[in-house]
Amino acid sequence: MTTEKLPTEVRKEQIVEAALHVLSGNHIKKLKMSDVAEHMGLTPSALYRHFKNRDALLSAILEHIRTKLHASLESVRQQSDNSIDRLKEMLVRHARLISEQPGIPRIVFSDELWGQKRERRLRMYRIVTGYLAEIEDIVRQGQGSGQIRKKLDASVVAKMFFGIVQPAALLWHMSDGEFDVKGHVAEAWPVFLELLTDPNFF
Amino acid sequence: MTTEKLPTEVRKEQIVEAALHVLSGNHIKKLKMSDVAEHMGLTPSALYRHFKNRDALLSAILEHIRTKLHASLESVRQQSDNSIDRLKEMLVRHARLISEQPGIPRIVFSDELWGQKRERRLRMYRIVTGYLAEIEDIVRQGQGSGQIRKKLDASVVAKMFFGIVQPAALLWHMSDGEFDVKGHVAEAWPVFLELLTDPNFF
DNA sequence: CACTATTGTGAATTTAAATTCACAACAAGG
DNA sequence: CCTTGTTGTGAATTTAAATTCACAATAGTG
Repeated sequence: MTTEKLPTEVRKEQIVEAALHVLSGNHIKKLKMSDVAEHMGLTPSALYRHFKNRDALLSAILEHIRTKLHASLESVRQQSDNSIDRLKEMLVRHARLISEQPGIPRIVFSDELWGQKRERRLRMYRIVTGYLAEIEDIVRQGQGSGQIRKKLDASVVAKMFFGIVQPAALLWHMSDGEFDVKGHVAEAWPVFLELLTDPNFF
Repeated sequence: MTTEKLPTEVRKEQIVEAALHVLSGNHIKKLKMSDVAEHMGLTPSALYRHFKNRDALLSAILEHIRTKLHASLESVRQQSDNSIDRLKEMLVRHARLISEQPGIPRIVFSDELWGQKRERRLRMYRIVTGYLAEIEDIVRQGQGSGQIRKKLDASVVAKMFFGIVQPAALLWHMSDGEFDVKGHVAEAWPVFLELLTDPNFF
């Protein structure tokens, strides 16, 4: 096997992506250095050239996720300036993520990855609350434009929005992929919309 | 220390409860046989007199949870026959559970405990879907009595109900107990109620 | 009061990973 | 084309738990 030598900057990113790929595998399991290495055609010890230890890798993964989440929100923002459409698009993306490359949601919802070290746990907390704050922004914007009922607490609505995806992810994991995430989201959206939009609007 | 000898039937239950107690501890961590044993004033090897291995213990814990959840629902059913009140009471209980004895929610939401073995994972899936089915029943009943809008899909509503608690549990874990679960539930309930009740009812 | 099956102990043993280390191969700069 | 710092390897080593086992204590039973 031709395992080239590559500079750390490149490898680091490759390793993080390999880790996400491994986590996307069918079964839920502990992220093993050996699995990550194998997926890249490297030996476990090679990973230690780029990350001090498993912890450092996990931290890098969190950072990667934070970036991706943020980028996804940004992309949705540009795709539309209508807050309802934005929320819907985020839902669709989440559903797709869960069933097509579950590495990221699996990490967000899995304490195995961030649970142990307090520092990492709080890091994850910030990532999620940051995400919720952005959703909240979208909701506020919708309230400003009159599309979303003003009487609803934006912060609560944001968490409930999150609460559409999270149970789906959990059930999907538990059912070994049988639970129909996209179906659930498709059904939940109109109900959620019912909540958001004011029936006395016209 | 006087470590009495007790019959297996008793010990088994004690061990499961000790395990839940250990899991209720401040920090998220892997459930260790040694921690469970220590909490009971026993040695790790003693546990193996009652459970074939850690897996068997985990399975017993799941069974314990299933029973508790079911009992809680039953108790709420008897406490009131009004479906709205029942839902609210379940929410309150969940919030209390999370902040006061997080062992159970921690297990439900933590793949560390049920993730590895497919069998256990599916067992957990059945527990959660069973719970959702009971919530769904309550919602249907409310729709029958005209308290809850008939146009809402009961199955979706049940999952959204679950989606009020789940994000709270996650944030609570991540924040090391800082996130205000009861506060969130208190704020989310009226919003959820807004969704459930028909504004054109009168 | 024995007897015996059961429960508990402490000291190994096993297991599964992470991690380290001495050495090899390579890419880049002089 | 050397020299050197960097990346990769495979073989240990370490670590943290689970698990086993030979032996001890005890509770219930005849």
